[in-house]
Amino acid sequence: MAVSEDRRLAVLRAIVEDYVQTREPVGSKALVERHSLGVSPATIRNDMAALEEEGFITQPHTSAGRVPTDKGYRLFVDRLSTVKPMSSAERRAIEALLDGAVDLDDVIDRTVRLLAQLTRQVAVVQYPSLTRSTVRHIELVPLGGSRMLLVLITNTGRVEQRVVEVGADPGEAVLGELRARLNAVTTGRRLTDVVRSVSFLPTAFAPEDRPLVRSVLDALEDSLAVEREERIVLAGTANLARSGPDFARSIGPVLEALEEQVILLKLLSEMAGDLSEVGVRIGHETANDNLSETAVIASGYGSQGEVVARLGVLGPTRMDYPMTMAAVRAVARYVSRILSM
Amino acid sequence: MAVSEDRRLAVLRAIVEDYVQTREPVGSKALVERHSLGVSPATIRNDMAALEEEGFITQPHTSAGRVPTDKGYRLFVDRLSTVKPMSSAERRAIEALLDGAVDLDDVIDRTVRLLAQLTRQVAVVQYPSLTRSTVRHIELVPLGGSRMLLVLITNTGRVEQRVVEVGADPGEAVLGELRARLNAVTTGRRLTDVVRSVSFLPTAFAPEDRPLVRSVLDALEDSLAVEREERIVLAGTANLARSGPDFARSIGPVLEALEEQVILLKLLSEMAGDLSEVGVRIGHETANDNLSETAVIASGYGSQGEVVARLGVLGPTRMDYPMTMAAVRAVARYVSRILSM
DNA sequence: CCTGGCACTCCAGGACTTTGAGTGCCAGTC
DNA sequence: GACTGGCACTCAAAGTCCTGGAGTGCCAGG
Repeated sequence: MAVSEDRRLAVLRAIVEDYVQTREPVGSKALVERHSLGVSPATIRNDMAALEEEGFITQPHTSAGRVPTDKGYRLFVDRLSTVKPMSSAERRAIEALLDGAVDLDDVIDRTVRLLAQLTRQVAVVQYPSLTRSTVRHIELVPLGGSRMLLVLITNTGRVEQRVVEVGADPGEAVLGELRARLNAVTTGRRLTDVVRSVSFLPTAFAPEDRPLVRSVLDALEDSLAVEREERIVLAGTANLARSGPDFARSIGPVLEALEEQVILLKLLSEMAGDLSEVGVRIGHETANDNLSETAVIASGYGSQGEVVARLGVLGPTRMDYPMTMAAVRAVARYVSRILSM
Repeated sequence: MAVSEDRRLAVLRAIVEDYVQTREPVGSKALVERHSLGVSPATIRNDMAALEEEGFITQPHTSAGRVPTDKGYRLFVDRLSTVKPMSSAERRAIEALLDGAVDLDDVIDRTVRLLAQLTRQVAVVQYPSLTRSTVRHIELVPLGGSRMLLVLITNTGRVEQRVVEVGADPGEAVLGELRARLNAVTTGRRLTDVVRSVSFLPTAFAPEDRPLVRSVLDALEDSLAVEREERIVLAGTANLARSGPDFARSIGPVLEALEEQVILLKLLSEMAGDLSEVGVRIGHETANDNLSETAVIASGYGSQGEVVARLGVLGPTRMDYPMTMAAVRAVARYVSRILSM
């Protein structure tokens, strides 16, 4: 019983692997020829019938081979696939490419291209969102007159700035103290927590300085609230067209899904929770009709152990999961490492 | 003679219009039925034979209707098409959508979506490049100690900043003078001219202040030299899939071309010279194998009469040129108007 | 210069057949 | 009980053949 159960899983694995490689429904005869299962086609047929009964595989037409269902891929991913480690050449390529980046934009740009190239799929990278990053430094500089400039630098290298209108020219003494206190309570904190951390600040100042402090805090709060619509960057869309004729009619829908950035962002954030934990959504699991033939593989990435955004890959459900998952994980890790420097 | 020449052109125009609408080769009979040319099919056939001889149309197979060639479309665009004015509803839609934008990023983002929606093609918008913009304002603020911040704001709303390391804490007096002089000679100038305009500045200062001035100018020059790789933004790629089955095999190549941003930028800058002058490249004219079935329509846009970047549209050579050209022109004008405010 | 007529071409699409991979099932064997 | 060989059956894909019809080029006559 246990033995035949094991073999059934082996058969499923073999079907997935063959189908991914050949892109054609796989039959019992071809299966025993390509894999050294020690049994005859007839036996395999019984197993296949059982697998079909359980919903892991299906036949396109009555007398064709079997094709994995979404449920079949799911089982494959969860229990049957062994993670393909990246070759050391690949590791070096990743390192070399990403180390050359000069700033955040460049890192993101290189990352998305790299991911598309490694996986030969469509790659998507979410920009580190402001709300999830932490404060690296706040600078406060007088612009002369009654204006000053508030500069906010995040741990991901993003810079936000804002001009603050204050009643009168503040003295350098007060400004220096405010700057010091601001940095003391905010450095290293998540942007979402900053508002709370600074709420008590005015009480530390003399009453006549409080309007100034409040103006600055308002500006700070404002610049955090922008919630810079979370951007995503794509690469490798041309890979869709290389996925073969059977995927051709899915290209349109996928392109549409890719333009709906909001939906894509939602999907990514649902599925990619932890750092370097790779999430997979297969076909209908994406809960998106446009992606019913598509699998999404994603991971969070970040800085200093905090997830600040996600990256991932989209492709036909018939894809090389072990390879793709390994690539996504490796890239997420390298990007995280770079952002943590 | 002149009469028959005129009719031939009318025939070409009719062929283009019919083919764009029906997507099927158009024959002599259908032509006389749909358009009120006052002659018989046989006469049209003679004209068509002449047009084919001259290379404006071609037949897919011996006994099929005629299809315009790239050369045929070219003639149509240059001499036969009357620009379709935008409906006032469309104008209002454009205005309403673009007026809601809050900053440069938002303008670009809305523009590219709008263009894709209006034309039902792939839209591409180039970010205003630094080198073509002009200086709106330069701000110079001490960061305390021996550091200061240089902030450059362009007419397109782009902000560049840089920290400058100067030998010692400069006095506010010198700083103020430098700031005033900098703005006096740079405001309104193209960034490319700035370096030249400020070259004589050090001589206006006392010898002991010149190192400071030079440091600032170096930083300024540096921040201009970045030549921020010229970015482009896309929208409406899903429209490629809606272009019909005859265009299906071109989708892959077009997506590839779209990923080669460098090539795309080169193409755009070659073809879209003047403000609100719409340029058209048809099929092989793009000098790109990936775009041999594709037409590109583009225009420059800018601020205060200066072209700072381009925008445009890509689609099948069989596209509605008058409508598309009108849309591109209208959008380019509105964006220019907004940037000029 | 235009037109009607005519012979010709050849693609598109339908009907039909063949082929072969693949299945399910059953009776027999270890 | 698990596996196997054999066998009849199914059905999509590919090939063949045929016909209809849209379209052409050309020519002789107005």
